[in-house]
Amino acid sequence: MARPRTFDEDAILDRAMLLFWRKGYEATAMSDLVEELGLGRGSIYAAFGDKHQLFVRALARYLDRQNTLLATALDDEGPAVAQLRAVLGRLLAADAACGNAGCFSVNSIAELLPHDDEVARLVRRSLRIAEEAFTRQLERAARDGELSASVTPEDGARLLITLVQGVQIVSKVHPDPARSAACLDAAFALLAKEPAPLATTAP
Amino acid sequence: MARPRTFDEDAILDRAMLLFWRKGYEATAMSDLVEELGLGRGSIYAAFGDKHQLFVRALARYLDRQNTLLATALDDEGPAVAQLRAVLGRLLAADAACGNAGCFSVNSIAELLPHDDEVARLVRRSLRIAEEAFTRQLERAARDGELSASVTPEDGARLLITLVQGVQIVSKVHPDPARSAACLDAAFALLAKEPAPLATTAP
DNA sequence: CACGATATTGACCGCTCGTTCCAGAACGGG
DNA sequence: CCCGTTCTGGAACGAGCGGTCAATATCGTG
Repeated sequence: MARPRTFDEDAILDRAMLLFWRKGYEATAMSDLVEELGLGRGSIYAAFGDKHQLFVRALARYLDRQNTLLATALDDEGPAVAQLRAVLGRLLAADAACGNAGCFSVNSIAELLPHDDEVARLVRRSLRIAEEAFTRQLERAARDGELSASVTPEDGARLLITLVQGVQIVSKVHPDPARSAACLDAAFALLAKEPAPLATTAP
Repeated sequence: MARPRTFDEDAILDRAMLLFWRKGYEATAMSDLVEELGLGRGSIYAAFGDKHQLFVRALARYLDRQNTLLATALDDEGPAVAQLRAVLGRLLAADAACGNAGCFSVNSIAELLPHDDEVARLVRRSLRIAEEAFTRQLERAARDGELSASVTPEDGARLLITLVQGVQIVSKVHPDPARSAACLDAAFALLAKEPAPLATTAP
């Protein structure tokens, strides 16, 4: 071969991700990327094709990271509901790190769907994976008697995922971590089976 | 005076709203607006100032309409929780009318916040009004014994509002009205006080 | 060490953007 | 009825867009 790359493709993708995350797809100009990535225009186009492909790869990287967080933090031991609550807190904390920009996935859905099929496939897959993980966790919670009988594990999973998307929106309007946390706490208070007065143990 | 306007400003705002709603702010070009509104560029700029002011006025009109829907549909009589559930269904149905474009407010928050202060003020006000209306409704529900004791009316209101924002996001990924309805149903199932076995009436 | 191959850069391209401006059209008042 | 005023439509503008390309630099290889 010949002259090798002088940049790390993944590191470049991370920086592009941050830019698209903060500004959105349309509002991010190639000149912004050139400046932020420290590469010439030609290098960017040679490595990633065009602006849209670069965006898709950056988004895919973000989604992968999110899914990895969920997959590694949810295991088969310990209190299922509490574990789920903790993982959602970590997810919100990770997204809050990017200065009130919300969630890259939510932003992309709102801006580009339903017109962008590639982004649609990406986020659909990611949502499905998260939903399956949440459902498994809530099934375990149900077996352990931690889940309210008012909802099935699948409905609970979809409810939580939907709520998190909503929290990401509201947190852009009210960037107060306590508010987001309180909202999750309220949901979990309802979702958890209250230690109701059992008829069998009643006097 | 002299030559009068040949167009209805509100009707123009409605059409501009639909365009911004479907395509987003940045992706909507003035040429799109000229074509869709049927006005010359000069007329648009004379009447509304510039693209951003036109967007803000269209968004304000949308938010006013949403708040009016909430205000008129929630009154002081009838089953409070069921009324709230019905109103959210109507809200989702109204937004679904615009062909999978989701909610104009949610889209605008995701695309333009936290950078656009004017839009931020607008949606902050709208969210506050909705939150107050929901809180009042849930306070009535609590008085009538319809609300789960696990949450305060205010927490419940914030939970519902946040959830609706999330539903609007998820519905862009999965444009299935049944899915959105099921998510709301699950939330209301948890929110409503289950007719628990009361200790005082137990054998 | 020299050559082929690839990476890098930034000037450059055509196009579209948001905005301005002006010549003509259409009204109300005197 | 005509004049002053406002509205209208579209041509025109500079800026900035996404994307290209040829010259140059830098490597692995024979």
